[in-house]
Amino acid sequence: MTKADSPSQEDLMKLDNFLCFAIYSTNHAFTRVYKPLLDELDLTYPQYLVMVVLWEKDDQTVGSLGERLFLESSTLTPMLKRLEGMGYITRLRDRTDERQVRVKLTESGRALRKKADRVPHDIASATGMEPAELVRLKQEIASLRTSLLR
Amino acid sequence: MTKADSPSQEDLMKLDNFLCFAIYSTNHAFTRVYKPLLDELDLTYPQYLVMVVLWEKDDQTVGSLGERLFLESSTLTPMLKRLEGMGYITRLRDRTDERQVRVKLTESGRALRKKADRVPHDIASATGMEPAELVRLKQEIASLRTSLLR
DNA sequence: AGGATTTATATCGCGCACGATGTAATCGTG
DNA sequence: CACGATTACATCGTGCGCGATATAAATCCT
Repeated sequence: MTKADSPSQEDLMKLDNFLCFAIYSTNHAFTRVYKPLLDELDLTYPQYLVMVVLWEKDDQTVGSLGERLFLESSTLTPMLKRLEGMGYITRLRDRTDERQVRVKLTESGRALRKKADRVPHDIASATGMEPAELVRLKQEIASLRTSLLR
Repeated sequence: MTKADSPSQEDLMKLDNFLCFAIYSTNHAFTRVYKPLLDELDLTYPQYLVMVVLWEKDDQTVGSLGERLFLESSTLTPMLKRLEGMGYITRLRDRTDERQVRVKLTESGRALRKKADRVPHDIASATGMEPAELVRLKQEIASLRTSLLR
């Protein structure tokens, strides 16, 4: 394929040319980098993301957490039950709308934030990227996500 | 946070500032875009990636597939058994080294490639990105992966 | 040669992640 | 106000994905 040609069918079918595979495999790579850091908090990577959302804004419904994380209730419900079992959150039906479940941090869940303080910095340094560069890449990928979900 | 400051602890802990979450959620978004396309091939997204690797180079070991896809045998073995069950591949112990399992396309597996021909183009157009831009982003993410795995 | 070590794959248990479906509460419309 | 539709969450079945562990074959080392 020269610069002037459009990519051939051969090229299009090569794994190394797949943007999706770059994303897919880098996602796994992130999970591996997080593992030792999160083991100390007794959290999995998806559980950590839930905690981050709750640290940002406590007392949310399952639905609002799902919207924020792009996850379904079928994924969240069991995860939240595990976090509840670990004592980091509570799950209670909303008094005024019994369909909703309000998820709140416990004292222990709030305390965990301090233990997690160094995680973002450690991850950032594992990327080997400059902060500004990192922000730009993050933004590009987020806007790709928007296109894909359209 | 002004331009001159380094990011505060508050900023570092915000989900929307996580590069990893951009990757994580965009990976899910890709899976959703692929779903209707791959349903017609009776493949899941990870199974499709395995087939792409085999279409590139037939007759590989479980180990070489894992190296290519960054997956462990504990993930691949069950996936390959499913693909074998669907008649797309065969799994046979290597005669000269009985530890290895050689994975080969069946006639039906090779034929599937034609049905998959339009998938890469459809995906590319769902990204809404220009080919050159797409290549650049893919490359940036792949090199991030390399940093993370270091 | 032969026992220790390494390598390649498989198995198991756990936790995500989803689509399909179920259930109960709420809303909306006549 | 009643009843059909919608909403919010939960449940179930399937398929990743991994770490820990198992098993068998190949290799290494004297």
